[in-house]
Amino acid sequence: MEKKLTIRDIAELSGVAKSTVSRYLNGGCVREETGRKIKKVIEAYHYEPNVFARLSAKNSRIIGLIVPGFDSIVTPGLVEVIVAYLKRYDYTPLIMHTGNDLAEEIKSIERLTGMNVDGIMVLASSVTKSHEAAVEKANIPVLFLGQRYCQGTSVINDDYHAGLELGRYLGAKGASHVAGLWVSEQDLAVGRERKRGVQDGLKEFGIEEMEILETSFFYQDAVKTAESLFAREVWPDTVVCATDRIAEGVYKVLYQKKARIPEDVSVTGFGDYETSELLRPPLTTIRLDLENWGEISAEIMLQMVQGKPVSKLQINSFALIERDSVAKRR
Amino acid sequence: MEKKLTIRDIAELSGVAKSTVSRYLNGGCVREETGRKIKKVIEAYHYEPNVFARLSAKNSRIIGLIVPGFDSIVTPGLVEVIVAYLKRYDYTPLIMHTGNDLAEEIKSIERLTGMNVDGIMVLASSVTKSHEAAVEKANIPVLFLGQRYCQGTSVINDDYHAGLELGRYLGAKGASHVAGLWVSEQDLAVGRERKRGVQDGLKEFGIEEMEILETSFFYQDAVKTAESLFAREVWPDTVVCATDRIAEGVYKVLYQKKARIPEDVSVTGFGDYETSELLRPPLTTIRLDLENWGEISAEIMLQMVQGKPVSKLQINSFALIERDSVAKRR
DNA sequence: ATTCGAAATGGAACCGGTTCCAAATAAGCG
DNA sequence: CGCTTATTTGGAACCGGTTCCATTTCGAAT
Repeated sequence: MEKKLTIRDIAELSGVAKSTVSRYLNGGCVREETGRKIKKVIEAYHYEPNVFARLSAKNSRIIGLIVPGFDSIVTPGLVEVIVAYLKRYDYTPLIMHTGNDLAEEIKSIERLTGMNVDGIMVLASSVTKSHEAAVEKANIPVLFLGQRYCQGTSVINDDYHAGLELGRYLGAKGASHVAGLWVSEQDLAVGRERKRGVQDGLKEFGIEEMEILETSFFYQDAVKTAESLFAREVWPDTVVCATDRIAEGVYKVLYQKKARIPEDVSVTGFGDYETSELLRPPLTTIRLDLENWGEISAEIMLQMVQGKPVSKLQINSFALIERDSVAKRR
Repeated sequence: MEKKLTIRDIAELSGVAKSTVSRYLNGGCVREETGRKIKKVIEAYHYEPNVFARLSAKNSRIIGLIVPGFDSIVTPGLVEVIVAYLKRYDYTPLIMHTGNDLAEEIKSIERLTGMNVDGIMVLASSVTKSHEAAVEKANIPVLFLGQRYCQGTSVINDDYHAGLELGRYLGAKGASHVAGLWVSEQDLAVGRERKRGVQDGLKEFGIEEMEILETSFFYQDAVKTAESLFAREVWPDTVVCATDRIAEGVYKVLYQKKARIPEDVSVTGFGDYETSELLRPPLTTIRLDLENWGEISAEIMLQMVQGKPVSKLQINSFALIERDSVAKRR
């Protein structure tokens, strides 16, 4: 029932000025004895400073984290890692959710800059000119995850080469009629680079054409797209999916059609969700090292915040995980 | 590059006092003409007020949302729904992440109360006395999700009856040697009520004993626990899992052992993840209506914030989803 | 035109912190 | 022990908003 304590209360209770308490909290000059006194009061009363009242502070020790949504496995996993890292270094993460809406993404950047957070990490779905403008205005370090940001710093997956490896693998397996369930090209990393990699890999084996069906990151959309694909007379022998989630949609439809994977159709994913090995047959996919990705990103963010120099582009590693969803053909 | 605009700038640019701008923004008394003038300036300069500077405001239109982690499917899904709802009513959700740590949970409550958010929603893993103390001190509406909070308001799943229905179902199917992979009793809703329901349901069919193996919400832990279970000589004929995620762990181990589900072992889950129908065989489980749960919760939260009366306890509905992971025995 | 109450406005104080600066205290040194 | 310098400290101003209250303006009624 007692009112929330403010720094003034603590100051009075320990018989010093509030500036002294503030200094104590932020590691400034305070005599050891004074510090002890303040510490005792703070602990006795469980005082917690109001993080958002640091209006005029140089640094708030808050890092904004803008995410599209929590519907995939990648986002929550990555957030998990990043949050843990930031906390370890005593930064408070502030998660903003855009619901896969580009305009919201921009707005979130603006909003966060207005809150004088120390830095912003954007798990962007694409990097538009509005993004760049918002970042310009922001005047604080902004780190893009997953999408390359030429004007600044980003930590991305090596989507092109991952795609390339997958394309080559499929080519070597003798795929011939390949369809891709993909997301919009607006998403440069996943929608474009990843796809281009696959196409180039296939080309090396003489497969010039990969039919693309556009879908979204959502499971239900993937199911619908897959349904339309397999409603046709002739089926592809291989379906490449932009993400594991989309591959799950394909699995569902193929189960319904009583088609056999991979005998009738080979399927591949991207991401290696925890459950992808549980699919029957286990899904062949590209593993993105979330742990590594998150750690690197958070580390770079903190370095940027502390004004240290960082390399403009960090690339997260990947690995092809071969399971049983692709058949040797011909 | 231009500096961030403040309310003072807007006031000067439109030739009024900043109190007037503030009033305009918050729907107070302003002449139509004045309003138009201010509006023009705000739009011309893309002014966005600093949400966190409302230190002395009655209400910040911010709702704190405390979640344990994003590793399950339930949490991200629920957050998704809640966030969408809150935004629709022009509230800003502030997501705090506790990493399944009870102490962090308390701290988050305290921290959020210090930020004068309008209300807090806690997706709690349990309700301890520390929680109650923190809520007491908070002095703002706090809504618990998933765990019953006797001193206040909560929206929970009907874990007992859901468990009961599942237990009866298994009893009717002729289960006899039942093992449960469960989470700690600290979690009253899942760890206790849900389990008790299953046990009571089984008892109606004369099955007095259900062996419990304690595990956690994490996939990897579930795998380990399942491994230890199936390393034994004699196997249960039915494994009941506290969540679908845990069931996935069981599937993995049974796949490795080349055991047949449900012929050798029946398996059930709880939650009905999107992918649960993709498991082979598709998982029989209890569906929790996330959509409904989230909507109800957000709605109640807003009503609490607006000082309207709400019923202390709301119960989310469930449904038994019968698929193919349980065999008829005897 | 005058009066009066309601609506609109500006100014000042405040929210809970941080930071700057000057004053007070402690420490170092000859 | 006195003087200089470095370290601590308190006080005031500030951050970007909101709110209270007194004052001005408006509009309608007399």
